[in-house]
Amino acid sequence: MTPDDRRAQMLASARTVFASLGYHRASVSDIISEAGVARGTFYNYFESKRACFQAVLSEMMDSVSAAVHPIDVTRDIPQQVRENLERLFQALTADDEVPRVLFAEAAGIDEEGDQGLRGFYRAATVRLATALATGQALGFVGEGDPMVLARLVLGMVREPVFQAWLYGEELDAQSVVDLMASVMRDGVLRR
Amino acid sequence: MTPDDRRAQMLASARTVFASLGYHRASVSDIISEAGVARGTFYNYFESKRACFQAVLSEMMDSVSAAVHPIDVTRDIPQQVRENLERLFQALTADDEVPRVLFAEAAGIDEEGDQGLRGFYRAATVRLATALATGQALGFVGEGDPMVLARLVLGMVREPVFQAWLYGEELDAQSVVDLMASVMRDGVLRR
Amino acid sequence: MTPDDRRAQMLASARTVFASLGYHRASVSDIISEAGVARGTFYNYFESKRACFQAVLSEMMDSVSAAVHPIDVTRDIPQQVRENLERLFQALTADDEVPRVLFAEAAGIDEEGDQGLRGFYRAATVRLATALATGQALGFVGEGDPMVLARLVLGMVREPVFQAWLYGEELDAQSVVDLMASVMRDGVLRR
Amino acid sequence: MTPDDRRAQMLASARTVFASLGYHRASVSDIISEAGVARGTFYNYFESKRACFQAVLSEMMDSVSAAVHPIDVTRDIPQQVRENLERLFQALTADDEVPRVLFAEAAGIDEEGDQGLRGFYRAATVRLATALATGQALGFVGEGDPMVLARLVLGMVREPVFQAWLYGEELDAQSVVDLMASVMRDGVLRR
DNA sequence: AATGAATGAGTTTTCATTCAT
DNA sequence: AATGAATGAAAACTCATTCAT
Repeated sequence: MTPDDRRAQMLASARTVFASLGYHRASVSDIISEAGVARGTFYNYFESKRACFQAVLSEMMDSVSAAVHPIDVTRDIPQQVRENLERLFQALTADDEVPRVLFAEAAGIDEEGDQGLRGFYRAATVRLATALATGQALGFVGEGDPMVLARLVLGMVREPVFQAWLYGEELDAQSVVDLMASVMRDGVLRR
Repeated sequence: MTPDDRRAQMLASARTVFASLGYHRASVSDIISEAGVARGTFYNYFESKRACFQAVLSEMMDSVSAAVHPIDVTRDIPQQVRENLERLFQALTADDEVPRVLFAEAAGIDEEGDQGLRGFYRAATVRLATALATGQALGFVGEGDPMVLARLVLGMVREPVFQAWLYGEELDAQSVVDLMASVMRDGVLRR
Repeated sequence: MTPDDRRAQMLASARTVFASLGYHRASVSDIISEAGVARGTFYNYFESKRACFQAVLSEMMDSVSAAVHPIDVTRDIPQQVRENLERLFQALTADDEVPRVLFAEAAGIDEEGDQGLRGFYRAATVRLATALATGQALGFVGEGDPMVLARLVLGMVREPVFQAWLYGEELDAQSVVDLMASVMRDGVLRR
Repeated sequence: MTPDDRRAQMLASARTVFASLGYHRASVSDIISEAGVARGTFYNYFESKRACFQAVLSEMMDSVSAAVHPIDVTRDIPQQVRENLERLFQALTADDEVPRVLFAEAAGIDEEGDQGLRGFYRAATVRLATALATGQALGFVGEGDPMVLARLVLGMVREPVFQAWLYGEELDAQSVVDLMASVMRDGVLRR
């Protein structure tokens, strides 16, 4: 087994363990027994339990970020938004692990970790806000501070994923996306 | 000091400590030294650290729940919705403690705790979904599964509060409520 | 058992263990099982293994320092020097523990510890050097840098104690003091 | 690189590392990274970390022993004693490594190591005692048990070297030798 | 001969909880 | 009711040593 494979294997085990037990209840013993590896080996690949969790987290943040593609303004924009949302829900609900780790464990472990989390949310929010601002300039998007607007939209993505995880439900991404599209197009209230 | 006062005092200390350190980094020592009380006394009032946290959490959930008043359909509905949102943001951002404890620490501590949290979110979601379903019946609210719709709306509330806490920002509840109202009325996109 | 007694008891156990195993081979487990106390109790009384060793060391340094009394120049000086030497050897060889800890374990554990050790040797050397300088002024003591002279004299004390410990010998303090007195009076060489 | 060269190189690296970190804080990792060699290679040349330290120690003891030349009674004896002392201080203070390893780290690591150290001190003491006994027979040296006398003299050598190392001072061998010579000739006290 | 990934026993330290006073 | 000394299970982490390549 090459070091790269070994690292990948251990990362996968760690991911599983952190997702099922959470950061604090997961012990290094759990991870190594899941990976079938000696204690020392763990520390050959990760500086600490903390660093291992960070690696898992980064991997997840990357996969989530990668799900969102830049909008090409020369093509059908609502369609691209829809596809982005679908990929995003896909990435967030491909397994139970991402929501647990990203939404329930990531915050509040330590300052350094919150640092990274802030970076992730900021990047996501800024990216969306930029797209919304562009949309405003082109007349596609209604008025309002694009940063606040971005948070509202992100909230509409996060909450269904979070609650589905909390209740152990399977999320029906399609229907959530449909409804989100409807809300974004027409709002919630009728006159 | 009466037992009730003592308990209230310890609860307040616990709340402060949990909010500033998080559940796992907060120790019983921190709480008792904040309260100026002996170690044994803590266990006279709470069965465990876990139970103490639960008490803090319940208190917070109650105060948040109390912020939302039932809608009186004979009076101006949009106005009442708006007032509910304003009180809700107020309750959530009165201090830094609520968002930290409720949004960053509460989930994932243990199964029993998640139980309680599920109850809270379920109650909130069902309450909102019921209101929305009533609105649909009266023609005020657009189509769509009221439970999903409720989650989207809750997400719009949670995310701004969460991010503001994460970045240590002061949340301008007014402008968020304004924008939320606009989104709920007209959506985000324009034709 | 009062906290003071408990601390004294643990200090005594630690002293025994450190002396028989040395700092590095002694484990906290050894100390607590010697003291018949739970692991946590150890940490109620000492911040760390290191701090515990420091406490043992300080106690020893104090007892050694206390063995040397100031010289009263109005009384028989050689006699007082002799009595100091006798008490010093007494303090250093009352048990095996002092030489082992002080001469074989103390140096080189960490920078902070060396700090303390330097202080001890400096104090001892300066004290002796001051006495020697006074002696020079009064014509009792021959010429030469008193600090260097002090080190030579200290070496004559340390080496017999060290070697006796190394070989597990009982040191005959009387004969060493006699010979030291002779060397100090007349030197080693004859013409 | 021939095996002999390799071994010499690793010994040199080990010496440097042990001297700067001490036996316990020095790790095999430190030594191999200083030597630029793989972990396994270390164990091709030394049976253990302990054995490696022993090798370093032996080398040092040999170089120190070699500094003392036998006295030729047909030539100027005080002059030869003086030269021996000068060479000895030279050997002990050529670098910081010898005093640290020999005087602060060597004792108390384990029984086997103390064995070797005992041998070294015994050899040195016996050698000096023999010379002193010869001197007594020839009337050059005053009365007293030659073994005890030898320890006193050794102490006068060790202490200045030890303290100079402890304080990080440069030792002025010349002045120490001068003063030692004076003490050995005339003692410390005056009448 | 050289390499370096893997090993696991052993260590220190933490901290929620108990209970005699 | 209040105290705080004592407890001990559990956890993270280290590092000398091995051995297949």
